[in-house]
Amino acid sequence: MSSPKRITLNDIALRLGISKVAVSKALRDHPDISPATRARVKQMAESLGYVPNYMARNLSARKTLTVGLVVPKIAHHFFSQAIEAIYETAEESNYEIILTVSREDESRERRQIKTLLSMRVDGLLVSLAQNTRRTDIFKEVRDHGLPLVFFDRVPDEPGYSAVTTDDHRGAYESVAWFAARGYKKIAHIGGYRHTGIGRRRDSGYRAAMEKYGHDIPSGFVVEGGFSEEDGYRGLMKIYDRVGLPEVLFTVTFPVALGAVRAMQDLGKSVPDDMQIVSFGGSAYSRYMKPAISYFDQPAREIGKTATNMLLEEIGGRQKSGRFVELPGKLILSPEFQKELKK
Amino acid sequence: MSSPKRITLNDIALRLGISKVAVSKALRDHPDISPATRARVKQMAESLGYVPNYMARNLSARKTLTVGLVVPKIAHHFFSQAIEAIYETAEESNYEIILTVSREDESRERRQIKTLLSMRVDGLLVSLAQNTRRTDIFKEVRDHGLPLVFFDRVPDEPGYSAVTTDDHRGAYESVAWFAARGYKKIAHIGGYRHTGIGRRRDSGYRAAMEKYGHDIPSGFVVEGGFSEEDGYRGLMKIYDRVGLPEVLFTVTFPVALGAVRAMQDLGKSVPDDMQIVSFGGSAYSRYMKPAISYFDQPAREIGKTATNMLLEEIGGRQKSGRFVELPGKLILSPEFQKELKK
DNA sequence: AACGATAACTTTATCGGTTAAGTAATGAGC
DNA sequence: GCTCATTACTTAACCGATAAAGTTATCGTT
Repeated sequence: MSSPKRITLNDIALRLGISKVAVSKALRDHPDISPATRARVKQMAESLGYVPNYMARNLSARKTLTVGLVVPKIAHHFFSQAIEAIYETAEESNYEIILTVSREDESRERRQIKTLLSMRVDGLLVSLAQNTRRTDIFKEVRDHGLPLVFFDRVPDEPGYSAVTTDDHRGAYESVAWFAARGYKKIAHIGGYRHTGIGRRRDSGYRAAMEKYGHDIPSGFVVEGGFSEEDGYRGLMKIYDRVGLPEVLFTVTFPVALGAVRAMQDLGKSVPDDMQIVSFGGSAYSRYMKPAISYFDQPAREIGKTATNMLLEEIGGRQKSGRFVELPGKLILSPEFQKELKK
Repeated sequence: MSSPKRITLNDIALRLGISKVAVSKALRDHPDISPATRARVKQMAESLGYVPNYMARNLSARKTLTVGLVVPKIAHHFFSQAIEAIYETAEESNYEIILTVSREDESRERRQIKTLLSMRVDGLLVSLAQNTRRTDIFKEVRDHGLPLVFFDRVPDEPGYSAVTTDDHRGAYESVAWFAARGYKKIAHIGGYRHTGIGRRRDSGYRAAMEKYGHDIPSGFVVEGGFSEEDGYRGLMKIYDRVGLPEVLFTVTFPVALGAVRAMQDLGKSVPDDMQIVSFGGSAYSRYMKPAISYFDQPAREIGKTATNMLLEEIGGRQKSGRFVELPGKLILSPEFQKELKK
């Protein structure tokens, strides 16, 4: 409760009989201050346990060395990995991160961005909520000249800096692998079409199907969110309408897990009754029993690249608008591993 | 780059021909201001896109409505869940969270705590790094009267507020279940003895073994960190020294995964050649092929409880020093599920 | 009609720093 | 020996808010 007053520059100054500005400069190794004084100041600061006040410092310095990070979720393989990489990369440049979680909700996302603006972060890293449609707030941010980089869940409009997996190609490769081996009935539980990843992964799927001359009967594609629940409902819907396909391609890993659960409830087996390939997997996939294949997203690389891009823009070394797509890799379930070696 | 000057209270004041203090009060619904003026101010603020400056506000208000959160890792089932719950709980009380990741490193942890102090957070939530031994910095924090609550990885010394799973009991129950069913050779890959969870889970293991009269040959217990690597090395060491036990109890879930990997490299099967029970699991455990049992930690509840405790201490509604142990639940691998029903 | 209370603001001070603009003392150059 | 730089500081001003302490005009009382 009683907050025993913290040490300030002034406390140090008084004790040393010099001005607080001298102390401030000494601590920042400003050339104005003699080595002797500098040493005395630093020693005194240390012994008093001085901790600079971030608010005061940033209020006057007009720079915060802090970037805001907005993600839809944390407990998710892709995001927890990406976030970790972002923290590590920022730390290398002495930047702090302020992370907020939108919980896939557009209005919360907006509020959080306002909060981050009020904290005067030097830049923003954003991965959109699944239901975000309005992008006016990002225009505002951009017009204000505040560096902004999107990752993974990026908006459609061009002009924003963004880093993602090469969604189209990843989806194409995943589906093509099966299509090329004679699987014809390949269904897709996709993401909402108003999201970039939903649309691009869907288009990759369609391109592969077309390439191998497989048609897509109605009922083979369902659209929804990115969660396990969406996967469960999605598979049930497909099953109801057209029965089980030979292969199921899902827009995210949680969606695949939901489908696995649905299969269990239907008393069907994965992979015997149906193969699953998901966009994105987890480190634990290799231990999973209903073995599913997945297109591995370079989560850490995406986080790292996005952060570096942002820092470059903050430093004025690069201008915004770069769109980077990083390659991923198809990881097949154990039963196909041998075949892959060919 | 060019940061187009942000709107301040003064900008609004000038435009309305009133003082900035009046504007400040109007925005905060201070009774001093007439409803009419209040409305005009709010409207003007809205139309100018005014965003209050968090630094300035907190510098004068001496309260930040922000709490600092320090965790050892994010990409980890327990932590990503706990963190998510912490964010949600804090949001309900309009608190912001500033999260830092120590990456299991004591010195980084210290630096981050200093940074959070410099940000003048109203309280701290901490889960210790695995190699943290010095606790002087926490004493300092406490002496400063700053509310502090530990969760999961809590320090040994009494007097701190803390929330954990009931480690001893959880470990006891997990091991006892197997011991009671005739499994005698039960080994343990434990955590460092200088960590609370390492010691308490170990003591639960020993208590169960003693209760059922099984002795613990030397070489049956190895001590290490909490990562997958530690699990891999741990099992290899046990195997080298005493061969495969019937059951392996691991201090964390990642450690169990490492053990599974080691089993694969040894050409052995889980659970045919050896059962595994781990302290802590993941939502995906039920899909895992080498079916492992685990003691489920109430990650979300721990996060929520810790946050609420902290907020109560910040509000002065409770004083520090409460130690809460939440119950968990043993989740058996599918083959044992039936037996559990008995 | 004088008086205290209230409403609705304004002015001044402060939070803890940083930056810009002095100032006194010393030393170099011619 | 006088000028110009440089060194090592100090003082003043400001960042953008909040809190505390005025200041008027209006109004109900007695």
